[in-house]
Amino acid sequence: MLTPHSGQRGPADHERRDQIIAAANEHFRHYGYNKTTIADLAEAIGLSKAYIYKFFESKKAIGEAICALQHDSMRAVLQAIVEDGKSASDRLRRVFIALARNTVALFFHDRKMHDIVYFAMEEEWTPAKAFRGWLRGIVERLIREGRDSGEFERKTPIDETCHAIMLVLQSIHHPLLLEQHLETLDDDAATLANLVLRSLAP
Amino acid sequence: MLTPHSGQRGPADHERRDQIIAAANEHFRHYGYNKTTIADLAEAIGLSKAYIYKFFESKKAIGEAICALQHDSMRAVLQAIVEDGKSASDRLRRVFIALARNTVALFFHDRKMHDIVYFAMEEEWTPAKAFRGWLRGIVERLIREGRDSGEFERKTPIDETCHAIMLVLQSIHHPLLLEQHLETLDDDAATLANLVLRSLAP
DNA sequence: TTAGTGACCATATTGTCAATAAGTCACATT
DNA sequence: AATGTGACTTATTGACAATATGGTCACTAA
Repeated sequence: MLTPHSGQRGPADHERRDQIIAAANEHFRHYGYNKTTIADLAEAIGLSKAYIYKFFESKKAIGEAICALQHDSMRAVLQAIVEDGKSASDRLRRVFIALARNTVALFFHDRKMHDIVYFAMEEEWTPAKAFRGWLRGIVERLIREGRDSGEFERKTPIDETCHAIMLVLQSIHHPLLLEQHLETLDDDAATLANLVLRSLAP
Repeated sequence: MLTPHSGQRGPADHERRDQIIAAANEHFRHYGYNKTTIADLAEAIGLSKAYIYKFFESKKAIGEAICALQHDSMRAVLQAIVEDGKSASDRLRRVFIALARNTVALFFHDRKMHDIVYFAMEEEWTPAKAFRGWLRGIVERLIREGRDSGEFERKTPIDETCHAIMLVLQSIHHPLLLEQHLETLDDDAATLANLVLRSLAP
């Protein structure tokens, strides 16, 4: 058994998990993924190192959880944009900008998150993959809505359109590419959004 | 003086340069940039290490020369495409494909060139910058010709259009991004070309 | 005067090994 | 039975010595 069954006393499993994640989130942000040790996390929650492994099978798994957390907040931002009832074009454009800003923030502001974001991409961590899948869903939804409302053209197969947009989004979202033009990313995102929107015109 | 003046006897300066470049080209392809030492090159052309520095100020300079060579062959390919008299759309699409194939070739076929290509991008080597500048010129030319012939729309400022296309091209051309989807790059290039062409429709 | 070099220096790279951290497990405590 | 741990093995890291490499210069030979 990886996780202990919850007994009479003591916090439930998920609470322990949450404790660990909270500690990890703090430590990773403060010291970075590499500089944070499992022992640090154990000490932070006042339990032994070994016990951490009852809830997470590896340090990587904790990293993935934090990575997922990161993506969750991004999802919330994008979800809000997608559901605000504006036109599909407008929402798509703002998805571009939001994605760019989020990535910039991760690199500039939260410098210590750099290594975890990097890892996530390089090693194809599942949350990153999942986020891409989710993002594709969002894009597809916007495209469909835009087509339904007559904003967008309908000839191109929807899969191709989505795939193309995801490729373009990658150049905004991808941390590797990003380091090279952080300063202009906001503008670039807008420029790319314009290009995509023109390509969607009926 | 960096380069010796040509005297009565012995090969002229530019021949020595060419010798060095030829040796470097061979060695870099065979062993990679990192594994090739200046001493190796010196031995290959039967001269001393110190003498190399009469023609190139640093190893980096030799790397840049090879990088430039690389770009020259790419330029030739693209130039041929641009001047073949077909429609602007067709040529632009083929520029996308050619760029993708070239980058794939560099990574897959000529595996040892990996590090030099990587360096060129990471450290902003001048030939790479120059190539981007040149490429932008090519793109601008195609856009202008397409606009003149009525193939492309004319409302968007030409600078914005070019910039956007360059950003999209980056995701095909950039080695960092590339490693992750080498297998599908050919298709992706076509998909992106279609998107860009739709965005250019009048 | 010019083609060319050996010997030299400073720095980057690599190898080594002890210290630290990840990850496991039998067992103690409640 | 459930919560929890100390002590252990294996994988990574860090610091430092040894080596290799990039780069310079005074100098020789024709």
